[in-house]
Amino acid sequence: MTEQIARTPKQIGAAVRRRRRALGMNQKGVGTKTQLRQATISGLEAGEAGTQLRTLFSVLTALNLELVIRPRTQASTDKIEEIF
Amino acid sequence: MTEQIARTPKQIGAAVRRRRRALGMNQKGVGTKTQLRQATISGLEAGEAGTQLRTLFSVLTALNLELVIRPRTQASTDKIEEIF
DNA sequence: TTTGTTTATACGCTAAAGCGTATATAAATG
DNA sequence: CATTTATATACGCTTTAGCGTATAAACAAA
Repeated sequence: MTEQIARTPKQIGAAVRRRRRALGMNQKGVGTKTQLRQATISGLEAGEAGTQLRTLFSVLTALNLELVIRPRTQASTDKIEEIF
Repeated sequence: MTEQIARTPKQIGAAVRRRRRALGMNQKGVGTKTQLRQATISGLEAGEAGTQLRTLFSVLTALNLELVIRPRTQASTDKIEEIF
């Protein structure tokens, strides 16, 4: 499953973490690539809602990820609710 | 075109703005729904990199949008470069 | 035009993000 | 086990997001 829906900071953080691990990287390595602290990466992955877009997009670039923004679909709504 | 790729704060801001307009709303209205100031919505749409994830996701919810996070594809890379 | 609406910008304030640095946990590995 | 590696957390600091409020500038409509 390479495409993940994110409606919350926690979900996007979790997706970032999965991708990082899939690439065999650690937080320190991502921090080096992005010039962010390991602690900052930790916060993003934990879903801290105060994280800035600058931080998110730096990490997305480092992990070779991109976002798609689209209207919510019923199908994706169903998927999300599985979580609860 | 209802799906948009965003690799930068400016791109996500632009996508939010298009969606808001497509829904016939103004920034003040989005601010009311989200309990954010009109000025804050303005900043997000302008692509201010310091905008917080909390702000982004509040607005996405108000506009009934969601994010998809996925690996960058060559196809999407081509599309992005059209912009420049 | 003139008026009304919408969006951008400004000021002072409070809260907090990210910084460098350091350490405490946790997880993996020998 | 012991030891390395990885992640979470802490402290003091500087910078800044978002706040309320207000106004300026841009845009639309009469």
